[in-house]
Amino acid sequence: MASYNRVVLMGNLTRDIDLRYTPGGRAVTDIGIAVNDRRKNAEGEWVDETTFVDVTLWGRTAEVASEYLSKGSPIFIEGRLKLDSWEKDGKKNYKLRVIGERMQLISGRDGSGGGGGGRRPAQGDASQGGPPPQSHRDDSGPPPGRGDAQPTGEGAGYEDADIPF
Amino acid sequence: MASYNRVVLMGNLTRDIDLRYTPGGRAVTDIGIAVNDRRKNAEGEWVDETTFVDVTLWGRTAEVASEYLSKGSPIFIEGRLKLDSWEKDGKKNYKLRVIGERMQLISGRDGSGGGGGGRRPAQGDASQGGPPPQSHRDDSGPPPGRGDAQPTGEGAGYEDADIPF
Amino acid sequence: MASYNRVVLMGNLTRDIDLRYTPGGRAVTDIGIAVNDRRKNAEGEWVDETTFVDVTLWGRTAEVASEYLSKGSPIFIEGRLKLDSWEKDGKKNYKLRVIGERMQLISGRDGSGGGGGGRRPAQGDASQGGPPPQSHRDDSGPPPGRGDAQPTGEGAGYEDADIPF
Amino acid sequence: MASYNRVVLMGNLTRDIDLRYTPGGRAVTDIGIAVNDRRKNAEGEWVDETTFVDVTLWGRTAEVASEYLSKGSPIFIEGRLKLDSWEKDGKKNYKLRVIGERMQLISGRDGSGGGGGGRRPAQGDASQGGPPPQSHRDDSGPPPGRGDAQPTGEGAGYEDADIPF
DNA sequence: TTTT
DNA sequence: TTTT
Repeated sequence: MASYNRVVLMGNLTRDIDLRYTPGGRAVTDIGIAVNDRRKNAEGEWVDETTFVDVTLWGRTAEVASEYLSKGSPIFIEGRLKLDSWEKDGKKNYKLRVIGERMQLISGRDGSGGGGGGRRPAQGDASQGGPPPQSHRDDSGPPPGRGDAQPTGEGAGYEDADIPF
Repeated sequence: MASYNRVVLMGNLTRDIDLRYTPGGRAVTDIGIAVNDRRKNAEGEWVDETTFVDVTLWGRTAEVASEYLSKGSPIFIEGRLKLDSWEKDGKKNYKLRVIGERMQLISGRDGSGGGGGGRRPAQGDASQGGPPPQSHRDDSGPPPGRGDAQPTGEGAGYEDADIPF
Repeated sequence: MASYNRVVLMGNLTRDIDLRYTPGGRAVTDIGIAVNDRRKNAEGEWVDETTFVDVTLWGRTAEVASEYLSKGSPIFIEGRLKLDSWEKDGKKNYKLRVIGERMQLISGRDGSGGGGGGRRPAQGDASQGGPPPQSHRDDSGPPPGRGDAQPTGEGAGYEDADIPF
Repeated sequence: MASYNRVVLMGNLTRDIDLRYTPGGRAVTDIGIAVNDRRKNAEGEWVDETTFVDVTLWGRTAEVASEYLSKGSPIFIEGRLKLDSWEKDGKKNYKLRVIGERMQLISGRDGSGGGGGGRRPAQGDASQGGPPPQSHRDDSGPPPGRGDAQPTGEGAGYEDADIPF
């Protein structure tokens, strides 16, 4: 059956980033994002609605986030919903979260990109080796989502210069 | 600060639709959607990942859904994430859900649009009066905040405090 | 038949904003956005790909944009594709553009939100009267079709036949 | 600078699919999609607005489309805007199009998935070898878009079973 | 458990 | 608590 699962969020980090590594050496982190909205309620008054979302980042994306962002930093995420489930006291628990598949750093009000220290380019990728891609995708490994993989595919002696795009 | 909150889902209903009305007469329903995906895991094997999401529909959208859809029906939703919170046993609980702002009916494999009985046009809107719009938005409420289905909208002496979001 | 049409863009203005008004007094502007991407080409080299898109903004959204943005300003847009068509020399012409339905101002590297002069809050709305919404939608028009910025909306004796879309 | 470029479309094919191959053996096709919308105009009347968009599909996605779809078939596409440019009579021409990065087949009203003949599963992928993914991405080669690549990445002896998602 |  |  046809299916699609897409989430796009822009907001601010609710906490500093805690980068971890799997036993296999894969970086991972769960960031908290606050997305602020203002909408009218039943009485026609403007009310603030803030949505707090946990977003999991993997691989290079997680590393870049931890390097450049801190509590308060603006961030842009494209990803998908994921239902996390676990057992506790013999009872099943569920939590909906977001797996971030692409990230964009957005410079903040003061041009610093957030709260913490260190240099903070609006858009940066420190250690990619070669021209940094302008968005960050986790490309270091396996359980990549639906397309986390960097577009590095290459056929053999491929050539399609005749195709004008 | 800049913010954005968008969810787009395509999947199948996990249960029949239970349409309710707020004291103010506004239709509302919580539908369950299963979104199936297939992706590679750490070992490089294809694994199925199904995400179950609760989506709240309001107003005309809720009514159209309950009229045309049933367990198993394919559905397409555009909406936003919303953090539902409540207290229980003196402890705060949180649940992330989706507020559906636009809906598209998608005819199913057999052209029936789902499981249940009754007629089931691929795309229908029974009682709009005039040419039916091809997508369904709840527009019965008050001045929409962002231009879309107000979750809490209702005229005058509206009251829906019993609806926990 | 089910249909959906959604575009989300983040980039920088390619020119200053030229705000116009329809005979009916509705604000409108066509902004140019450059979206930069970096991707691998056939030879596996990183190449820059910039997409230049014309985006039409209406009403309050157009006014806010012209007030706060100028050439170079970063901007975030949610909207839809629209096929513009006109005749010239007896021949039909077509151009795909984007109708912006929501806008987010994003402060730039230096926190100024862009190139031009004037104050430039990261997120501003000067004259809304009451708490400013945090995103800008054109809501000055008539019953919105899908709940958002109507491209052609205007009350009574409205007339904007001079605007070719 | 932060950038993002995303298009999501659902509509019907305006013509049969003409599959071609690059000299390098990479499949490619330009499909036409009609996206129907109904919205209110200045006078508050419902008017139909159809947007015709050309979408380029590459690799496996192109092949699956040509195998299962024909004129009239419903289709769902996620992709990005791309500005095509060329010279003619010493004059530069530009055309905005969409590069399809993901495709979903959607069964049509009669369950056939569209107009043409042949079997037509709601969702099919004939020759993937192994469990077919439920969405189609071009994974055969190079100029893949920003994530066309199938998530096939694999680290060495990777293992992250301790990560609960 | 929260950010601007 | 789950759908195809």
